[in-house]
Amino acid sequence: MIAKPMFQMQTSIMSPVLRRLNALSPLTPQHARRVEALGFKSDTIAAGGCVAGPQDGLSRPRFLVGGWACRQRVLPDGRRQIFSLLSPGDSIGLAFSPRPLAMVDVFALTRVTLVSADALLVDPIDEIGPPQPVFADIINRALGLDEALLLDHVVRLGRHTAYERMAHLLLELRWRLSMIGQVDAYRFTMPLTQEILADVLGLSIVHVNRTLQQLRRERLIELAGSQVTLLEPGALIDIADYRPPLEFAAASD
Amino acid sequence: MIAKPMFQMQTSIMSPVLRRLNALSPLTPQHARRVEALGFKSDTIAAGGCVAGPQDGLSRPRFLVGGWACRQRVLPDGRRQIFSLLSPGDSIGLAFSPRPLAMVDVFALTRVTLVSADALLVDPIDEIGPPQPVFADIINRALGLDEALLLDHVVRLGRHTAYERMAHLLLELRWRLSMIGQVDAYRFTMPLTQEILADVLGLSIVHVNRTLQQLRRERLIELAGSQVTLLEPGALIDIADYRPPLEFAAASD
DNA sequence: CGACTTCTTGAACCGAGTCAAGAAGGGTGG
DNA sequence: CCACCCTTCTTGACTCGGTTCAAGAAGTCG
Repeated sequence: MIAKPMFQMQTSIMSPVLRRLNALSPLTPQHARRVEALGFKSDTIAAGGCVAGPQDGLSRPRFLVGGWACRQRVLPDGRRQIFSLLSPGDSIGLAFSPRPLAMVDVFALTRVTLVSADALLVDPIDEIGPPQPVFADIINRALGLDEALLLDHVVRLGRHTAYERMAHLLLELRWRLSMIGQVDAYRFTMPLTQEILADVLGLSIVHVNRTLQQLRRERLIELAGSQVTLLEPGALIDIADYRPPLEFAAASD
Repeated sequence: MIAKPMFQMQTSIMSPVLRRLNALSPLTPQHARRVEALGFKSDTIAAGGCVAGPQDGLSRPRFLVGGWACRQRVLPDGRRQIFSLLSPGDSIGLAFSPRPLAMVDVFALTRVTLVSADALLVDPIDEIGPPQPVFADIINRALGLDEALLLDHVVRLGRHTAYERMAHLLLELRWRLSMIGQVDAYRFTMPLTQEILADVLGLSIVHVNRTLQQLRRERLIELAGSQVTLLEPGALIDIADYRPPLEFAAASD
């Protein structure tokens, strides 16, 4: 009920993927139809389930079309580090050659809906023109975006304070969600527990809580359930030295 | 004077690259010759110099054949985070499509020698057979390895203590250097200041020093100048929960 | 042999973690 | 629709890993 109506793009299960890919590189109507077709068959996994493991390798490339997941690694003693948060439009296990990032464990943070991306990787002989290179280009851009986010993540973990990390992450999420039309100005839904945020940011749960309290107290953000509002985006950008991944066009909205 | 003599591989400027690529995927003699040929012309950059910046994009793919460098990002207030340490055999700006990791700033930590990798990316029409796919495969493996190291780096920064981080990094370096034959059992040369280690590990210089002191006091490592000896590799592996990047064959030595 | 960088150490400080316990939410079944 | 349970959030008190500041020692290089 929060998502804005999609402009000139009929509301379909594939909307997030379409919007995402389109932002990476404008899709022709034919290619958009090809993506739409992926939505014909979808899968669902409950929160807490395993979406993909190393055994999947690159054999099951998919798009996340609903819900949130994460790429993660768990240490023997239970400590967990999350590599990336995955929201609708993100790819799972998608790559052209064996890539570690495409092969780590993926864990469902909420109930999650997926579609196979297989059809984008095979050259459809029954269609006119060579769509393969177009999708290859888009997929490469998507992989590049994932990598850019990973580099930001390294800086966040290595050289940012807790306060900066949180501001940076919130800005990153708002940027990513704006790509898929799930942001209303600076308000969006973030169905993540503080434990998840802690495992993303390399902090303890308690400290995540205190950091959020501080941002609220200073009227930089507002939190109501899983609704986040960035009240002072400019201030947050200054705090975190945030810059959206270049090379990737600014999202609409 | 420490490096072991190269087996059945004449000592050339390209040895580190040859050994590295060969470890990723065995090279035929023809392909090895093709790599050797890259060494015909080499470049040198002084310590502290800029090896590559974003402006280079992917236009100047190169191999580091001598000295050490790093991929890094510097924050506006001077804090620095190093993404990867680069030792001989590593690639710089090498990728098939725009990739952030191939486009970050590269900084020379010591005097550095480089060769162009251009010739591996173009299909040589004057040679029999298609060598292009072979190098494409090897380069993809090299990129995969870089990515695996980056994922380890994220875990190190996010969820390891200073002690674990240092142990993990030392094991990683010894593994990488063993690939290029620059390790004698568990002794190798690491020409890095403690400031550099701090910027890799997301710690302060002082704490890097204290962590190294502790490892020495406990007789787990020995440090003499830039010579490192891992006295108790097994103990270090336990401490850091270290596992060499899978998919990538164990190095010799 | 200077001059500079790097290393080392101590002391004080502080950001973040740990422990603990209570409050607030959110589902679920009766 | 409420009662219950379990998860998540919140807060205080204390601890501790890691930082900062500072100053002297040891390398290193021209």
